[in-house]
Amino acid sequence: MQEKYDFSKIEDKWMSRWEEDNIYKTSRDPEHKKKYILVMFPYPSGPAHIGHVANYNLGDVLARYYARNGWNVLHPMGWDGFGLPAENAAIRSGVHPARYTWDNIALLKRDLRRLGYSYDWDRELATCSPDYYKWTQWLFLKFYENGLAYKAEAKANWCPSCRTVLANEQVINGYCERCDTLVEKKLLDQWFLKITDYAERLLEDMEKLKGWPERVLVMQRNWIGKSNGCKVFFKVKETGETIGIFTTRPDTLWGVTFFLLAPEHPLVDRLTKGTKLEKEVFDFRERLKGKTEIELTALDVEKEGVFLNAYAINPVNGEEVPIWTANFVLMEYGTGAVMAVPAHDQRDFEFAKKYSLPLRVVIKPYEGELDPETMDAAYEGEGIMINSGLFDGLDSLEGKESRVPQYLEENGWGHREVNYRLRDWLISRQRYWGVPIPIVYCDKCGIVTVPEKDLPVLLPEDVDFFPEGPSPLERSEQFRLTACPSCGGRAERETDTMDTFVDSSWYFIRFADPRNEKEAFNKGEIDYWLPVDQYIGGIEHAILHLLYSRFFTKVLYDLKLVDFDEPFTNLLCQGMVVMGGAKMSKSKGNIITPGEFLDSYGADTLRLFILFLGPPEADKEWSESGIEGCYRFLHRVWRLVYRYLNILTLKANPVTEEDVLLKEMVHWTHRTVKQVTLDIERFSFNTAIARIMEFVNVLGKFMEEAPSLFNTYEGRKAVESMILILAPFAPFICEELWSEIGGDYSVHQQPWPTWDENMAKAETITMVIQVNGKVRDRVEVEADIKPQEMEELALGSSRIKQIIQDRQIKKVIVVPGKLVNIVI
RNA sequence: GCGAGAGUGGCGGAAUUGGCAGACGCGCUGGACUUAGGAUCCAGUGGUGAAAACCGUGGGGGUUCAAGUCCCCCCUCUCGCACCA
Repeated sequence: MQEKYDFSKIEDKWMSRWEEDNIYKTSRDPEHKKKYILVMFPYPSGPAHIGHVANYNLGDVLARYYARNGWNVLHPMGWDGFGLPAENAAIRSGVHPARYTWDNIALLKRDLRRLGYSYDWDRELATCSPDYYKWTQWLFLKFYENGLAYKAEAKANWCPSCRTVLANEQVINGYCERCDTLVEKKLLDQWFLKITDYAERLLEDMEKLKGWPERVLVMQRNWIGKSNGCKVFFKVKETGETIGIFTTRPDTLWGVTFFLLAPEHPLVDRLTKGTKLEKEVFDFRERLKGKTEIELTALDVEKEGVFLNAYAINPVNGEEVPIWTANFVLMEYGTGAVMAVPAHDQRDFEFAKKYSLPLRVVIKPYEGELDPETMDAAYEGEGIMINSGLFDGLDSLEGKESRVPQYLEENGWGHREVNYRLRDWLISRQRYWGVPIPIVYCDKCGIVTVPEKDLPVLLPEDVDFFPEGPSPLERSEQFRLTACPSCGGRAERETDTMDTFVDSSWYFIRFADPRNEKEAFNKGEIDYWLPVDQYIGGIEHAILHLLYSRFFTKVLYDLKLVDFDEPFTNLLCQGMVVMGGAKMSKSKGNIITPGEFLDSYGADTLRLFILFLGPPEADKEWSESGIEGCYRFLHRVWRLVYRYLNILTLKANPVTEEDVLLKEMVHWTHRTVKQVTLDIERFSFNTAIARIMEFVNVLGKFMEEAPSLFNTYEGRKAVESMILILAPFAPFICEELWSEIGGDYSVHQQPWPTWDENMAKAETITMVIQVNGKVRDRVEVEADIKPQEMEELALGSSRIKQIIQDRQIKKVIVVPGKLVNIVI
């Protein structure tokens, strides 16, 4: 064995050996329990960055650990290949998005291979390859056939400079992420997926997600935004029409003193057209138009509005209240119209104050009185209903939840309703580098789906990437013009592509059967492998990807294509690697890539170091200063095994089983195996590594003091165990050391070591003696010492006697195996 | 404003259930070996103090024999949502 640890030689050697032998290949084995470990696949934007390493380390340690514990592990890797950056690169530098993407995939894959991750590369997939997106299109058709995909006009985020619709996440504070242009709202014909049909189930089924972090569930719950309330119909005095509002506080209906419409509400036009108010309303709207999304929705924006010279009739008391239009009423939520109860709603209160509109108190707090003249804020709490006709004296909670809704229903004035904030998912993108939507428009037949046999609708290679004008697909006649699949006549293809989140909403299923050319996935394969047992990824996907994937899974479940209705049983959201507290970004130029560290320290050191930075869920401040420590540790490990092999060649003194040091070494071995195992189980990888470091330090001391210890079966076990438990963290060096000590190839296929609970327990413990809760003495005692003896020992200690002297002992508390506290 | 999480040495972080605060690592100090050290090894390293001892987990109260951990109040930071009727 070489004396010095030469990581580059070792890592090169085993990387190719493992790949030749395909040791991480997995296949379905119904006799065998499975674990599906998945880390969110990356968008290939270039070489790996340190965040990738932090992420994929976690999955790799778990995959290796479970495989060693007898599980049949699926641990795949692929590429989220479609997306804007590739197309932007094409516009900027003329490189074709396909070329850009595949080049980046190669760079990223090279890094992941060097890091030694245990992927079954035979399952590699890329969402931008036709054999994948063919099935994305097929799924779109399934959605369409089942009424879950539809086309509608909608206001979308439109960047006038990029001439494309942007996803919400591509709009930063109202400006285009790419060119910093103010994003407009533009009415466009768009494709939607009907996620709102699943709002209730997406919400309810969160109960099943016991293995998800609470904060992700909270974010999803917020996003879905369910409100229970009532729809109430008001009559417009001037036109006689009925207009519904949504409220969560029907118990405050008697406190309505005015009525509000969103500025773009169509009724605003009908009420003001041709009147002298028309100009005022027009100006009002124009003023709002010039503002960004942020300026419009910030909480501190002053409320303003225009009185429309019209009245709404409150059904419960027949009162006529003025109708206003107001900047804070949203057209998108509810009906775009609201009743205003200034005494019990802070927004209405502020509006009323500004325009001197009346307040009427209808909820009397349980304690105290409300005076409309002196109130400086709305009272939004519960209380006793007053000024509310036959409901006077009723508890507002009861009024809100049962009595008033019932009353409205009986009189036909309204009914209970549930509202969600969740909107349907707009998936159209006027972009080239995405999945073509498999739809054809025929003058005669209308919207026609591309038949399954004609899938995939291929992206044409030869297109123009001018940054202006229609999208490349729209410009490509060769793509656009086609024959109607139904009548054979002239027709045009849909030229929008799908949001890339569609691609990633089902990739975890495809991994179970990635080479299937006949179907999206084989039922037998997915029945065995899915759902994903442990999903790992960044918190930034808490809503988007994770909600979309849940939605897709539920749709597939309803279509009887899969038997599970939640895709990810357990979720681990790892923190970001940050610099100066902020996310690393290309624009700041502070992206750390593993490349340089791989060159100077090797993959094992880097893997170890990043795991050692802290717990997975916490954000980690990047600093290189500790990496030397991990590098030194691996050198120590190497030297330990080197010395071990040398000891074996010496004629050593015999060691007897009674040898205290031998016993201690055995104890350390079992104890370390136990601690490391439990730490991995609870994802506490930093402490697992710390335990192994400690163990290596202890073994080094033993080797110094009593080398002959290692010429025993127990000595062998100690060294073996160390290598076996370090292997998931530092796979290369462990494979090398394992082979040096004559272990069977591969160390990564060796069973995980077990421990004996008795051996893991210490033989002796340090008993702490406290006086009045302060540590005054420590005694080394047998671990199984009786409480009685502990007490005697404590009281007998000369140091303790000195402290107590002749003072009265009030109480003695004995915590078995730990401490004695003497109260005086 | 609402919701979630966090605050521990010079630094990253330990401390399954209330039971020795600071494991492990970085950094630092001293020493050994060296032509040399950015290699390696040994010792030390929360603060004050000569020592005994005292003080120490954001701040203030409390419960308890015993509190980083439990309860109450407050402060700071991070993240998410944010005029959703």
